[in-house]
Amino acid sequence: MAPDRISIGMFSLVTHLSPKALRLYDEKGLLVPAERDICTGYRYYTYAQIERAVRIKNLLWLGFSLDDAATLLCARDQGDAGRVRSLFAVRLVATEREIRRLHAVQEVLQQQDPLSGGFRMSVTEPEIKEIPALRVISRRERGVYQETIPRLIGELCTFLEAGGGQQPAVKMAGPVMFICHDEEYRETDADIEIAIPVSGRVSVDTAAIEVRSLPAARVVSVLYTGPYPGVATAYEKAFAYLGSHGLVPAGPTRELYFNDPTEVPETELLTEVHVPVREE
Amino acid sequence: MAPDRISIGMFSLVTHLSPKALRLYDEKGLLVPAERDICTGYRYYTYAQIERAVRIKNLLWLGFSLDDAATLLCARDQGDAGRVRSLFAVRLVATEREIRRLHAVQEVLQQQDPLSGGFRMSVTEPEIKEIPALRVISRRERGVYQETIPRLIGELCTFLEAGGGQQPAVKMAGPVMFICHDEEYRETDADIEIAIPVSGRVSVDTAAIEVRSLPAARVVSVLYTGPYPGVATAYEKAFAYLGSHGLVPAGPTRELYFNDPTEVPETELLTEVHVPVREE
DNA sequence: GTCGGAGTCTCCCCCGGGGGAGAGTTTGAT
DNA sequence: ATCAAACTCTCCCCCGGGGGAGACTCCGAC
Repeated sequence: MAPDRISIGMFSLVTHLSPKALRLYDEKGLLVPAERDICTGYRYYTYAQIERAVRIKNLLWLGFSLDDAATLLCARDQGDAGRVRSLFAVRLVATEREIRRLHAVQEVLQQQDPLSGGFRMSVTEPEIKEIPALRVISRRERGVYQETIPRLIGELCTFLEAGGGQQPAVKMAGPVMFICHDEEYRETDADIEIAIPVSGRVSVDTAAIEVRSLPAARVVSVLYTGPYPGVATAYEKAFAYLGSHGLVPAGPTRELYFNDPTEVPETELLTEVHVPVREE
Repeated sequence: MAPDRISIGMFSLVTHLSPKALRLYDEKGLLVPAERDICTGYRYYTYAQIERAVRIKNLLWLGFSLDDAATLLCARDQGDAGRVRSLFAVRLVATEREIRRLHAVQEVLQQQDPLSGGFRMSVTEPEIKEIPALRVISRRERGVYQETIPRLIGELCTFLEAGGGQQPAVKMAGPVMFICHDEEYRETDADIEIAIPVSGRVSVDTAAIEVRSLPAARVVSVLYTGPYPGVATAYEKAFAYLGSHGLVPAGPTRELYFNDPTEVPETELLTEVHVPVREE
């Protein structure tokens, strides 16, 4: 073996990265072979490149994308520990969320009722409710459900607790509500509003937080108990009810959260789904 | 709203499946709209289809592929609980493995040494060793590392413990060895041999288990302590040593496992990597 | 009836590679 | 020197959708 002229197969053997992956990293500029035979196109690596390859492999194992890996390696070379740390922090949060999700998945997979095909869930029968107008503070933002909703709730609660030094303090007058302004379901960039009913005088300094009145509405309401992803069954019930009673949807749907996922096991989470309706 | 003629947007709103996903499921035959306007191509669903949609969503959330979801729904309709149960069992095992992996990832992400760029790992300096010929029992199979290696080890250990009723009993004469017969690293269909050195008379009835002699070899050896994915750094050291000492690889690499991952925390796992060499 | 905005259609690129085809290269053995 | 085996190359399809373009269609308001 000529020293420092490692074919892709050998390099693959050493780094435990497949030739396929190595070609991809080359194309992306993430790990470009030290030498390229122009007429045959063969790639040749050097021993010195092994370190970078191993680093890349580790970063991917940690769940970073190729782009992030490139950014991290670059930041590392410049000794930019802050950037590295922030990307690590983001990844850590995502990893922890995924672990939580997988634990829920595990629980469902373990229960021995395979033909039920999914969740242990309980849903009440739909009923018509007249919801009065509510004064709320709200934040509205576009984002991903799983991340945006808890964050906005946190921000509003912080605002309420801080109280803005107001006398008398603003008080929560109802459960946290999530209002889904999209006409269709979207994974990303969803139009999310979180609102908390309040009583008392409120003055707001931040433009991000709005004080407004939710209009009164007639809704079909379904109460759901169980892990959040199963809430779709509540929508199913509600819309089935619409169809069989000659009703049509009239406005954005809402979800009311009656307890705190950090305090209650998720099998006992209680959610109420509201679908505003009118008669046709 | 004409009853039971739901446009894709409405259906998306109810089921929390994106229109994009719904079109894909249509194309795959997983969830075909009840009606299709031939001239405009518009899809129309019925309320009765909501249940299937929710089931699909749940199955995907559990981590099943679209194909598996189709199989499961079909099996469910036929009341084939056995098939459902077996697929659930497979998924459960995969989920548990992924949870374990993510815990390891979490641990690495938490440690505050971002510039080290990955693992806490310790690797000894490479050294030349003369490995004598060894009598081993072995199994060789193609498969995925993470699944095949533990399984083959289990099978060989079971065989040894059972002892085949032999007098005197066969005894392990060394650590479990993994021999990598591929010239390149492959995710799937890797050519994996697991061998355990033995002493004593051995007779084998299964064709799957072979008794043979590993040839003597001169190897570069590196000892590695830490979680298994970091073992690549040991290879890195070993091959770097090759390069700087004018040696060339001569045969399949081996890994020797000195302890049991079910007994020892993975940060303390001890692995020895052997790269057979000859002089050039 | 008609017009505009919202809904829907299809088609193409992206992630991070694995699998495989078909063609060209390198290398070791004779 | 020759020949075959093994290696490498590029190109295309696959997963499970998200994002977006460009064109068509539907529906409500006037």
